[in-house]
Amino acid sequence: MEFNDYTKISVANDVVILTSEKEIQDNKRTVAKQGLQVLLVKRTDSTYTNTWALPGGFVDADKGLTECTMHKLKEKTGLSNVYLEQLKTYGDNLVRDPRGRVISVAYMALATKQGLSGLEVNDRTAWFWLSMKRDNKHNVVDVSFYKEGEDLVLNDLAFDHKQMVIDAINRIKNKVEYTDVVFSLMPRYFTIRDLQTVYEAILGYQVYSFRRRIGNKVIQTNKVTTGDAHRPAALFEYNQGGK
Amino acid sequence: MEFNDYTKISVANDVVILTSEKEIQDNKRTVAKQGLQVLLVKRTDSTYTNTWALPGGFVDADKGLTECTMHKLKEKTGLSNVYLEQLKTYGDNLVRDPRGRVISVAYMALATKQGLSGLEVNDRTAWFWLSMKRDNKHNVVDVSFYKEGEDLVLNDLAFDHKQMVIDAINRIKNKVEYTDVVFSLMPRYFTIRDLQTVYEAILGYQVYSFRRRIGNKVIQTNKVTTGDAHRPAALFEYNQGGK
DNA sequence: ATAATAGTGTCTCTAAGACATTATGCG
DNA sequence: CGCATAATGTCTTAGAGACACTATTAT
Repeated sequence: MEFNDYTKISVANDVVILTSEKEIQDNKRTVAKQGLQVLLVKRTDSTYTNTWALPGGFVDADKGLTECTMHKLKEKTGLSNVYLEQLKTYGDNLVRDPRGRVISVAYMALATKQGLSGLEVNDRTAWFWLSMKRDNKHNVVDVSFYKEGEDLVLNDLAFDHKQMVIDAINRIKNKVEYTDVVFSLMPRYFTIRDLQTVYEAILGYQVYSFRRRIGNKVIQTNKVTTGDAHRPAALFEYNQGGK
Repeated sequence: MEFNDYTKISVANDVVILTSEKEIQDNKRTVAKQGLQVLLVKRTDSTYTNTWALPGGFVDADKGLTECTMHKLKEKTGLSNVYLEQLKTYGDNLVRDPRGRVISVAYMALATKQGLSGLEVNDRTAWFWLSMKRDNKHNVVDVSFYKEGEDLVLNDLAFDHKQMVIDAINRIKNKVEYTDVVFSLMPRYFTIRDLQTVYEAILGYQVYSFRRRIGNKVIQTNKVTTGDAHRPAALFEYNQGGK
């Protein structure tokens, strides 16, 4: 085949931005659950108007793929120093975009809430909690999205964006046990329990002797939690390079 | 950004086709080493003319990504029933193709030699042995290509195709221990030693008690090898679903 | 017989699974 | 004080690493 305009295709670029946060409970005697959140935007374009979707858009022909994603990420969340990984390219379905043939290169970004202070959250840009359905091997097969304190539940997103979220979670699930990706989702200081809860939210099952597992990948600081109706927990930091 | 021709980019599609084969040694008392081979084609196009490259080409705007890859694979190798997996999309470098901006969606295919009988090997389409350089974690950092009985050694391929091969091997390396991908590279009947050699060629290090490791993922047949200057080895088959 | 690889057995050591126990602040 | 969670300890079991030993064919 020749190099000409006939071979050109519209290329989009979508980002699954994940973070973790404590879900506030009503009283101090109850566990504050911690889980995963994903950033969604309500579409203003003519297709899938007012439908929630992943942040993204068309790839600029003058920018590299990663560069372009970084750019969108900075524009959307204000942060530039995040964990970014290419997920997969979606292009088997010729009509995944009603406007015509579009393939999309999906990325996954892991962010800490503290780094996201510049992000403006409103009625068109918001964090949604993930509720996941898993198979017997703990792989995510379906996901739904909800907001804290609201009845709204999204069972689907625009385009094939739901599948991208599913693929993203399965990707970090497969990496969480032999890499240090979890820490990209944690704030600077965290308790062992916080870390374990996020870890288990990703894996989809309970782990035993968690402290033993993470070994010296964390360093204890001299800070502790206060205000809880029980023994205070020590705050830890990520120990890069630890085993 | 709007949906128009400005957002269109040339999309290519390259396939890393791997297989395994015994490297013939000169006498029967020597080990017949078994390793990985990759299918390369010598380019006829105006760019990188006469340079060895991965089989591929531009994506047809009327075909799905996987469909398009399958099509090329069938056209090139004659087989349709292979393990196929999307690898990664290459598009950070704006000048990776001298003709202009092209992104490439790379796939990896694993084939058995017996299924490849329809493949016509000549001076422009050939199997090359892989010689790999690894880091201390056994990840492949560089690769070179050579043909049996020839002095020719390729230290690079056209475009960024060498990197695709490196990424492909690291991908199956990460999968070989917890999935059954190895068997996609093996012929119908194989000895434990053959399997172990391929397994180790992928991993980059020696494994102990291999028979114990693969457990009942293999079933012993009543066939044995003959003609070797030592005790004959039992031939096994892949036991799909075994643990 | 002997070279050479096939195939099995076994000993050790580490890591995971599953709990039990002790510690400590808050109401 | 007693509730609730933090943090550590311990017992058991499964598997990995390393290697020794036995089996079987060709020359």
